[in-house]
Amino acid sequence: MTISPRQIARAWERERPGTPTGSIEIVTPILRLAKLFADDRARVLRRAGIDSATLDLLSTLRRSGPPYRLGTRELAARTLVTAGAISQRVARAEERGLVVRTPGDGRRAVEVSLTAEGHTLVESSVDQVLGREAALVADLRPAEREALVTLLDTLTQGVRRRVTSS
Amino acid sequence: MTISPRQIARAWERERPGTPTGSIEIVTPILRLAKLFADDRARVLRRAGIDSATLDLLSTLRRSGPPYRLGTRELAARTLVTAGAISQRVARAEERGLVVRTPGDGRRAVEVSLTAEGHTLVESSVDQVLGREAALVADLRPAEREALVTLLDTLTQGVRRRVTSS
DNA sequence: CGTCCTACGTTTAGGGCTAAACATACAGGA
DNA sequence: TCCTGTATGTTTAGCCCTAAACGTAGGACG
Repeated sequence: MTISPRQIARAWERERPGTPTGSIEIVTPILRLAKLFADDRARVLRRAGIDSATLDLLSTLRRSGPPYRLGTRELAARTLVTAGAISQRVARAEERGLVVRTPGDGRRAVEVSLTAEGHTLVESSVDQVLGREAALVADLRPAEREALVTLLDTLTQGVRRRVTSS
Repeated sequence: MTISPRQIARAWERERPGTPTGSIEIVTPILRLAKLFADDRARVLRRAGIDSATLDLLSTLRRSGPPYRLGTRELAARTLVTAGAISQRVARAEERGLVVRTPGDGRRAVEVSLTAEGHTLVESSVDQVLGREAALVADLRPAEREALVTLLDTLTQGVRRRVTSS
């Protein structure tokens, strides 16, 4: 039913000879896989009473270790979203009692801390997400998995360098 | 500055021994690469006067070959978004004169066709996007690239099977 | 025929994100 | 001391998407 990246490249070559199709077989499957993972994660989390954006915030705080507190710039850098998005995520999470905003020490910083309630919610949802995703990638054999990790790492480094330098 | 997927996995193991971290080094880089590609594509397209969603629609029609016309279900299947999203994409594109909706033959079908204006816009933007993305993945050597394509394909098949069967 | 019922496209409500406009705190120089 | 520039967090406007509610058009069947 779905058209494969290779078929997409062939279709462009047929319809517009000369189209630079070289990247399609790399970029398209990555975009599609990301959507499959994201949609599936959203489904799992809906049952757990949380959404991906909030879990991303709480996980980052939880993973940072005691005292489970980070500044907003640090949060933005670690979650790859803009400062405005962090501001909104924190506002929503604070509304639900999952985090609290406290004035930090330096300059005009604001620090975000995990509450007991937020801590409980992370604990109960992280394993569900990671367990499910482990099942989704389960039929990659160890050697394949290792090779894929290495290649994705190489690609990420190259893309990041070229993106940020423009 | 940014934390690597491996560091994320290690942090979970340190903070919560027993957390199933096996999938992190696969899923996280895929989500991040997708975001890097999507954001970069959005920047390129903004200058070209179009957005990713509209280009996705127009490209699908363009690639399908003459008469550059497809039904809405077909469009939904090929672009991996919901029927509601297609309806909105088509409405926006029609407003701009890039496509037209025409009553189809069977049942109650609606067919979407590329206009001359839409055709022109695709032609001028596709090469910019694909050219840019070819540059982004350029430092993958041929052997690496081939291996990555194969692994992504294997992974996609597995994930798709497990996602749709639930 | 008339009545379900199913398939299908559209509309609506709500959520998330980005970019840009704002507001403000602090630092350093004149 | 005052002023200006810069860094930082928040708010707003505008997109896009999904899920679910809607409104129908055609069949299937009694």
